Amino acid sequence: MSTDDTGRPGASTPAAGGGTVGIKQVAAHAGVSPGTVSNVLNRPERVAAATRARVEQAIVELGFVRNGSASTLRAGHSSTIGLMVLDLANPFFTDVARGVEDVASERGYAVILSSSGESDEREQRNLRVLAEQRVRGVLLTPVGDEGGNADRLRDRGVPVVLLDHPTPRANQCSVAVDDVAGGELAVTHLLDDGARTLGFVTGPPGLRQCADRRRGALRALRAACLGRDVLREVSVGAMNARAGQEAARRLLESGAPLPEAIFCANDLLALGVLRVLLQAGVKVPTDVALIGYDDIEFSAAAAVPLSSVRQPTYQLGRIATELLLEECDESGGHAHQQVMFQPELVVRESSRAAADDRESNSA
Amino acid sequence: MSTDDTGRPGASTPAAGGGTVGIKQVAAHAGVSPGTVSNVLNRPERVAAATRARVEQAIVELGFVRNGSASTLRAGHSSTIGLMVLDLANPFFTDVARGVEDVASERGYAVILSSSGESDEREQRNLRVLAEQRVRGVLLTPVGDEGGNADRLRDRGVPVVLLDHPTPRANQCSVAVDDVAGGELAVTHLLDDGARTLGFVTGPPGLRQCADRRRGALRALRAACLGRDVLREVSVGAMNARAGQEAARRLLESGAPLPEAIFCANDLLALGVLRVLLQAGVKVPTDVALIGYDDIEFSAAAAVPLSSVRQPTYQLGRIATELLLEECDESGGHAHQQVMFQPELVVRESSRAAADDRESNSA
DNA sequence: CAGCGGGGTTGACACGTTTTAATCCGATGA
DNA sequence: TCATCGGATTAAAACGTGTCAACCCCGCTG
Repeated sequence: MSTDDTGRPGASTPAAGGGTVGIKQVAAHAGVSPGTVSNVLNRPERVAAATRARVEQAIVELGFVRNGSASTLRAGHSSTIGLMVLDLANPFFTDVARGVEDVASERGYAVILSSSGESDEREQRNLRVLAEQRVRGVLLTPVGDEGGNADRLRDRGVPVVLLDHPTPRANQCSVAVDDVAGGELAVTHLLDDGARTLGFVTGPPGLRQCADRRRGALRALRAACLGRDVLREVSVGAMNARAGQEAARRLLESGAPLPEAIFCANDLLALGVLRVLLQAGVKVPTDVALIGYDDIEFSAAAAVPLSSVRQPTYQLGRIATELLLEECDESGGHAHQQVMFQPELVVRESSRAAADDRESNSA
Repeated sequence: MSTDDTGRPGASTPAAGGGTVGIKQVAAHAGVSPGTVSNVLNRPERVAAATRARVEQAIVELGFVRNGSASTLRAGHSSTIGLMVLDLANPFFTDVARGVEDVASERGYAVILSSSGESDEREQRNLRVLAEQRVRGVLLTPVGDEGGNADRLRDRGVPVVLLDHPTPRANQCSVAVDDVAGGELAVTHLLDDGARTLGFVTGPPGLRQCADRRRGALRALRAACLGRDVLREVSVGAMNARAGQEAARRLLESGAPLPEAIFCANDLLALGVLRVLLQAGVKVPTDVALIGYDDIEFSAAAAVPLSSVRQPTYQLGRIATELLLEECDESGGHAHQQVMFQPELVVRESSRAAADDRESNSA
């Protein structure tokens, strides 16, 4: 090992096994009081340059690392925020997470990333862990629509910003994308392309994302003077590719003819559907047109490039985090905001009728 | 403030805004001493059933949530482990993370998920945060090969298990997949299919994964009595699809003829390469065969289903976590282990020569 | 009946940091 | 020369929990 010692030869053990090195040890080493060390760490401007230099040197010499627990205990809250998403394996949420991490680390906060797996019970359990950790605030994509878990946290004095979840309530911040508009966009596009019978593949109907996109789809039908009976719905238990495969199998095995176009509540679902359709020899988009939602990176590279509805994913994470930190940092004057983005249609091959030139995007 | 007293009826504010409810308030409410409440929380068997019931009731009535910082401070370590991966947007790592989370939550540990983005500096900064949080242990996929960051942590008494990174050193645990074998598998397959000129698209050469897979590729060449000059290497700065696209563009624009087969260090890279090749009118696998690495879910659904090298991803996370927790929990007797899995070739259309029947997998 | 043992409970201290009020010291102005 | 002032530093008191030795009570044994 590299015996890297300070000035004295062979004397000081550099932060190794022995007694933990805390603020006290640093203070002793630098010949000041613990309070001064604390000041160097937290309000460097209050301590004379010479003293500060001495303390800083002691810190590196001893390899001191501040004890976050003590800090948190004393302050009543940590400099950590929690991020709870529905599904970490969904690129949509990892993109959001990137936005969150970027802003948080710019502002000196750490992020505890957590996933509810679309289970209310896991959401509750993981939120409890966050509460125990005394996180400064929480970004939450709730699985249920009631918001009970969020309320409980807020009652405990933990700021919560709803992520990818709009709210009419004025007493909380939320950042979301208009999923009703998105669903309408998707289905209107399918209808414009000439589809007369439709399928809707969706996850748990309890998920707000699913419910809203469905409402949008229905609204598009109404606008086209079609009954909701032209929409065949298949609901599966999750929103991943495996579930999408199951949905497609169900459609195929039902005996009924396939709809002319299928709207999936999610790109992951759509990818799963696409795969099973192709394996079954169904041509996309000739036999069945297909559109997903989220426009994850892989959609453009799919067997048949997938049409989708794009959301400002990264921005979603950034804005939400900025709102949360604003609510945390500013002592009094914080006005709750409900931010709503608009989604954007991305047409690719999977839903492009033979003679259709007015697609909006091809990059 | 809410004068929240114990037995009086209608007086108790249920954990709302006012004074934080701690172990003391619970004790008062239940008519016991704080020590007993602590015992109920940590060694329930030591407290009489009746008392325990009373305390537990008080806990729910007051909505008590244990203060993790105080707990950690007192105990010297938290019940949290850190997981640091190279890239959260890579499905390979989210799969690993799932394995980690599953084991950790089974054992009552929480996971702080963190990503270095393949940057040594971010790795160091984030590890420091973990150290401040006094995590019980760390699962680390190091970006550099030196292991200096890991050593520093271990010197501070934090157990570290290397994840997706083998080590010859006997003083630490590691869990990995044999990437040299994997690289050899991939390139041998390409050669068997008749390719005589090869391309290798790789990320930063400093990444062990890249270096090892490259070594495997070279070994396969040697075994086939070919010089390393038949291997054209393209190295890009990251291991995602965008970087893959850049690599493909570089290959196309170089003027030189394309290699007959391309091995990508990563499925994400491969998907990027595939996309650009197809856009340029290059037929896969007819003109160029392609194989990736990791066998992420999307590879099977790609425009041309992607051959790949499969790793036991979820298991990787599980085993690593079990080793880490064993090292944390057991006081003395823990024998360090270096676990090495073997990868598996998955042949799909992207590398299937016209008349080739002995593919190993098609599900 | 005294002594004993043991399960159940208590009280008090320690963990490492932040913060507040108090102290110290050198310099400035009268 | 002395009082004053202000910046730099310090001592001490929290924060909420875990632990450990001490203590109490009760039933049992001799």
